[in-house]
Amino acid sequence: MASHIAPADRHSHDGSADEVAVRLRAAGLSPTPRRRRVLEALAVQRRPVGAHELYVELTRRGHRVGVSTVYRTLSALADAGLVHVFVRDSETRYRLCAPGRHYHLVCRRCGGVQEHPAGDDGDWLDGVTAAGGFRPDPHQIEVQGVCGRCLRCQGDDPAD
Amino acid sequence: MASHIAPADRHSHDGSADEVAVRLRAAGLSPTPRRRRVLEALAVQRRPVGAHELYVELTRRGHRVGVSTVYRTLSALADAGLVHVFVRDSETRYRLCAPGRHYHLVCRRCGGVQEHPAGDDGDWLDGVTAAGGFRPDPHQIEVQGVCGRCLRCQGDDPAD
DNA sequence: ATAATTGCAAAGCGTTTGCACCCTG
DNA sequence: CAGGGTGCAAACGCTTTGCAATTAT
Repeated sequence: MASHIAPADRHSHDGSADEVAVRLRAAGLSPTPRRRRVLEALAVQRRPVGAHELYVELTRRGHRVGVSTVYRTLSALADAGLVHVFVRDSETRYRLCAPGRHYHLVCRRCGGVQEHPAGDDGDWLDGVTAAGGFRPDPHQIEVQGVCGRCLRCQGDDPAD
Repeated sequence: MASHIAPADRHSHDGSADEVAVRLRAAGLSPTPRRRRVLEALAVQRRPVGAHELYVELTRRGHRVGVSTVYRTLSALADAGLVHVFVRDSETRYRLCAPGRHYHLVCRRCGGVQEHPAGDDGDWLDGVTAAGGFRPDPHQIEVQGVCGRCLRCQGDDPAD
């Protein structure tokens, strides 16, 4: 009830106070107010967001946070593997990651990301990587292309 | 015989004079000497290389090329889809791409890239992407992880 | 009191760009 | 002579970092 986030949580990784603290600790960070806000602001985003973008958003909401704190927090979260990193237009963007092996369908038009669990056809990946002894990271599979929405409407509405 | 490249071509996309010119034209660039050298220097690389890195390499070989030309040429090639773009350590790196749909197994340790043709199990991708109407780009599938070589020897030998 | 956190502003770094010169057609 | 190609150096934008003030333990 104390958090300002998630108008309507649709992800398992919403922004409940506990959850946020737990995640921060998992990244080796003590759950300070600023860091909580950074993570909370990230949690409600459905698309990968840049550090500066997030900083602006927080400022706009009246939260006093420095840019460096945002950068540092996101970096730590990324290093801990708690958020996935995307690069778009020479800007590093972050997105809260669901656990477990899954693919990312990245739309190069709108920048949106769809998560696709790799459960049913996990064998495929094993087959691909078995050959050279390559060991894939669970969350690091990216398929780039154009999402259905962008294919239908040419507009660059960054809704999803 | 006029080219200085490819000590022992192991790729289909080597650096034969014709091939280079054709590729440049395909990118909408007239095959000037500098551009040829850039593309030739790229062709012999097995790992994604940065623009500046390539510039240094060319200079070292005694070729007079400006940084901007290298950047501009690589950009054009990337825009034309003739080279694949990777980002590593906040540096844009380029790699000559084989035609046809294939995956890239990217080693986060050494930065090496393995191409894996997607012929045999192409159905997998169709299944994954059919759901939301997502249309994947043929060359833009990346699986990150650690390659067999790096798993065996912990050393960061950037050989492949 | 000691250690961690934070903000500001400056520095860093890869990349892009304006512009004058050059070469080719 | 016209038009693209090229190099240089300055400008840019994102990110990192040094350092002093602030806060928590």
